[in-house]
Amino acid sequence: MDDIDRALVRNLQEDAGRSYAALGAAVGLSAGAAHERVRKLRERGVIRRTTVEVDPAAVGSGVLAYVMVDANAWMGDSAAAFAAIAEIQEAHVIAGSASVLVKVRTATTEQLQDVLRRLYAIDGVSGTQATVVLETFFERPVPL
Amino acid sequence: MDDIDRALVRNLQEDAGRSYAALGAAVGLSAGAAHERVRKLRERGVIRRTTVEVDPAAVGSGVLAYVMVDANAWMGDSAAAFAAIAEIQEAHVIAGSASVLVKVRTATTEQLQDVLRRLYAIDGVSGTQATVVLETFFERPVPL
DNA sequence: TTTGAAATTACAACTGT
DNA sequence: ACAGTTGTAATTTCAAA
Repeated sequence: MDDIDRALVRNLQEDAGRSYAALGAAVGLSAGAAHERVRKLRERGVIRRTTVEVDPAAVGSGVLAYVMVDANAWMGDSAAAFAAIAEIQEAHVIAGSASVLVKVRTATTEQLQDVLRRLYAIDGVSGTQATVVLETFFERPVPL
Repeated sequence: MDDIDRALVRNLQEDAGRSYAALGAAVGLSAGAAHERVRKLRERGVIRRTTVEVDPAAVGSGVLAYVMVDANAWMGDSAAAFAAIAEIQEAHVIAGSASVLVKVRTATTEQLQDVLRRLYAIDGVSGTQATVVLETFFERPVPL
């Protein structure tokens, strides 16, 4: 994980469709060497996968909210229960007064309400506190 | 934006490196037709770009926190001020008691503290409330 | 949808450190 | 051994019929 690896990852975050030739040129390497480096970054799990970034509003997920989930039991083994709710994009165990923080995307606020209902149905969940996003300034890749 | 488009996007979210032939086979289309559909999805902005997903811990961003930012002024034009802090991965204007919610990734808690210091330096910011993530259950693409 | 040329990737064998 | 370079065959992309 040296400076060249970081530069490669940064380039791929910007546009994973770049050719290895262009990638190599950007970091001062041949196409073959760039290819080999990227292969190893994938192998080591530094690069998990290549995906497409989607406009949420265009696919019917225009409503974004963060929900603090309070619990009266140990939530450490509840990952699957949260994952079963398709509208939940992220779920994290947190320090502090609440127990779990989830990021939810729905088409409407009615659907958001329904997600809250399903959150309450999870074992141990005793409360929720939803924060609706009015405007997203930006969302960008993991910082390097 | 029909079921085939949705299936294409879902496939690309899983692995954007798939060939158009494989992509077409997955949704019952020829390679050329799949190619044309994906081109249009990009053109319409449904697909914003193709990126790589990176393991945050592997690139020195093992600490994740969400910070509620309180403000005593209109924050609607402050996007650039937040974007100038490289460790901020997301920034959203929110409804509720706080004004802005930011997602922060750093290598250490000391660096997290430094980000909070730089947040206070933004015009109008009057307070912060950080929530540190202990464990990430999952992070996945925008739901379809 | 099929076709075919151009580009790209993946995989060599090879070179220097 | 290790990382990089060049060369090449197999794939894939992409525009046109």
